[in-house]
Amino acid sequence: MPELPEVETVVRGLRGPLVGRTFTGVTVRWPNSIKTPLFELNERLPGQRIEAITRRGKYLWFHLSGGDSLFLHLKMSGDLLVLPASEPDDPHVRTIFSLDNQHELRFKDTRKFGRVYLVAEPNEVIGKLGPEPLADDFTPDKFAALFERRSGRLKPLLLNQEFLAGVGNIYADESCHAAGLDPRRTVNSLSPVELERLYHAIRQALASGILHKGASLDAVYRGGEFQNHFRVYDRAGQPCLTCGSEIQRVVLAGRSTHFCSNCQR
DNA sequence: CTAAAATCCTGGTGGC
DNA sequence: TGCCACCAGGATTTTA
Repeated sequence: MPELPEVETVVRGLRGPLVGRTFTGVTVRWPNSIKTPLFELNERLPGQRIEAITRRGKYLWFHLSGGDSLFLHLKMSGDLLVLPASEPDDPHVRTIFSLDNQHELRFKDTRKFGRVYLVAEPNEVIGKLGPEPLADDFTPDKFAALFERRSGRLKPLLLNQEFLAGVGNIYADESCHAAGLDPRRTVNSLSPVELERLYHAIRQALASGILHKGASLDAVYRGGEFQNHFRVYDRAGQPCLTCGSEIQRVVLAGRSTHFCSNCQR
């Protein structure tokens, strides 16, 4: 479940080996993952140099010398590896990007949900995303303003990428716990004080995730160890680390949701 | 308009 | 032990 901290960790790991390299070709093994016409990808990508790699929400964003943008979304099980072209193949590699130094960027994705986009206009992919929660200019006031004219329950709203970019199931649950808010709360019932608590909880949870190099689940993210710091996520039936009450699990908007009914109101 | 459900996928899990 | 139905998960699409 790569969310903002996991994607940020991947981006930071790729800059060293990839910035300055030039793509020389693409091999597509699972065409459903490519959201750009294949002929266009094959025609436009080779020859473009990687000038920078950034992140927007849960998307990796490769800024290319020809002015195009290559976006990768890891979805559930995606991972990116930079290896010598001579390294043995892996059956879960769905797309191979060849580089100008006898290496390859391999998009490995067991569950085939990951997606690849090559576009001239970035907003075609990321245009509808909400604000970056860790941006310097993302203030408590701007966060509170996001809730104007919103309705529904808190948890599904936090997962909505058009509301706020990058928060997924793990960090939504952890943020609600840290803020002392029941994820089932109706959002228009949240007070200014509660919104401010939530703002700090989200920023803190994401920053902590990045500090621990993300969470490793499904054996995908090597090195990350934020999973050892979960206080509610995936802990149904276990005692709350704050008060000892049993962590509850419910399904909200089709997503498993974990919380402490004592600490979170 | 909102909300819920179906869709895409596969490896791991739980039941028997 | 072996088999298999079932499930999670992000984002989009469809249905209500």
